[in-house]
Amino acid sequence: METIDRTASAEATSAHESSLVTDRVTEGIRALILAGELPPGSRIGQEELAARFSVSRIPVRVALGRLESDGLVVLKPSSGAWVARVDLAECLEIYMIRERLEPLALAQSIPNMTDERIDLLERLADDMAASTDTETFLKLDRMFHLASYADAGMKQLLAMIERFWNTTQHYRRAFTSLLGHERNWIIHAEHRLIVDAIRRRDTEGAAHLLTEHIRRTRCELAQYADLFPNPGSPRKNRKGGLSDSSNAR
Amino acid sequence: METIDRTASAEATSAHESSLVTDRVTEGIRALILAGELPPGSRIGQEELAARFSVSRIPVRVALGRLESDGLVVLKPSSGAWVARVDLAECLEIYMIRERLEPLALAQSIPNMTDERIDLLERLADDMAASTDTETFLKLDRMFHLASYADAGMKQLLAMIERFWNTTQHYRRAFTSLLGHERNWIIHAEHRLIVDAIRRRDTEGAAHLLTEHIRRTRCELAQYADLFPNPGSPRKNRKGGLSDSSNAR
DNA sequence: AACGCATGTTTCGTATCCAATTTGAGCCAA
DNA sequence: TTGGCTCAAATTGGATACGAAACATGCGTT
Repeated sequence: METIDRTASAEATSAHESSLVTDRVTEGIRALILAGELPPGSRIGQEELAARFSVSRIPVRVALGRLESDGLVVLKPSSGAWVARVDLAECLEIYMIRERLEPLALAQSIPNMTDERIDLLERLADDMAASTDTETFLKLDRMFHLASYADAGMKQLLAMIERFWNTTQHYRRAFTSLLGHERNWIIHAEHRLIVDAIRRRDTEGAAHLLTEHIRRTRCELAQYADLFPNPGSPRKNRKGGLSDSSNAR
Repeated sequence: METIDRTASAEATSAHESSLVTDRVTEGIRALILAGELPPGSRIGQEELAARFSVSRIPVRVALGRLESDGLVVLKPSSGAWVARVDLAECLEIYMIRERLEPLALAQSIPNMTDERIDLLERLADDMAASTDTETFLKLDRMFHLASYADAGMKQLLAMIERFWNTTQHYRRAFTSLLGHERNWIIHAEHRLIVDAIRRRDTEGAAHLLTEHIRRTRCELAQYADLFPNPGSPRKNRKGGLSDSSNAR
């Protein structure tokens, strides 16, 4: 079985006990954000979180600092913390980065894959095609791709890729429910082609297919630009720069 | 002008006043590590750091947590913090990642470059060729590359690239002083070729040259593997256990 | 020599207090 | 009404003190 990571299915299994309060809080907040329970742009107060997890403010502060490094939270000094609001330009930037990184991870992974791993990938792709629920679809999509990189043995690379999947989670959710399972046949076709190339151990072919898969998604995402919630509001950095105001929920 | 981000030039300018004690401490520790003052593998105690910066332990704890996310320190629960010891495999992994990312940054940057920017790059390359001091060489090399990406307008990408330059700083230093300025003509030749391609606005050419530049360095690095300080002492992870994967905690 | 236990040190978390900054409301003036 | 100003409330950032848990070490016994 071997689940992918402890940060992977944050809500599924509750097997991530680090015995460190800070880690528990960090993963808890991360799960809340990824699940959409704390929507982007919403303010998150330290005391509120501390009360929710029944801890003091210190582990919350540490957790928020860590999540800021992960790009999920934005801190403004002496003011508060907000769930990061990723604008479309940033999202497209991330897709361009993924376009370079994930084919590398896949190419490095394929030579190390067992046949069982490939069977798992095929099963995940089929389940995804059969899924009707948006959340299930998102989860399976994520599992499919991350599982296809798991044998690369490149820890740093995998961590980065997972980070990108996290920060663009909201976009994928909005996009998926927007297109409403009608254009999913494209994704399914691409996934099946990738699995087929992997089974043939056609490393370059699989990498190219993956590149196009990500690239197509990016272009499609850019096309629906105006449909996305992009109310000005430039996301702010710690340094503040010129204050903007208007955060709110 | 236009610093890249808060993680930008930790040692170059001493203009990192965030009025936040945590930020000051974070950048201070980062500078100490990058300068080699705190060597990899050395233990760093909270109280010692707190005393050195004349602050309490709280900002130190937050700073260490942040630097851990940046991959510069390693925390072991209830035990302490160590300066991250990057083994050769990780270093090579990073070079493979850079091989994908930095050509993208360069390609995106070239169309936005002013002629003045290109002049600056040429000047940096020349200064580097004329440099005799290792530290100066390292600094100019870093400035050259980062300046060539600065016009890409991709904040996240730049932050990642800079992070990689930080975590492999020790290797570059060791490698540079090891080869002792005798093989530097290769680097200089590559840099001049890159600048020339940029001036011709030959985006693809420049990107390819950069790819090879990084790739050659990686191969050379791998060749000198046994020469590097890799004294057993496996760097330990928080969870300690096997199979951690991702998140580089 | 190997094992187990006791001790000391450091971190991690809590609780409380205080300073600094932001922010929002209210008020006044043009 | 709109713009700008002052002031007060709320929240964060940090310090200090204290307790508990975990790790590391050394000693003594078998």
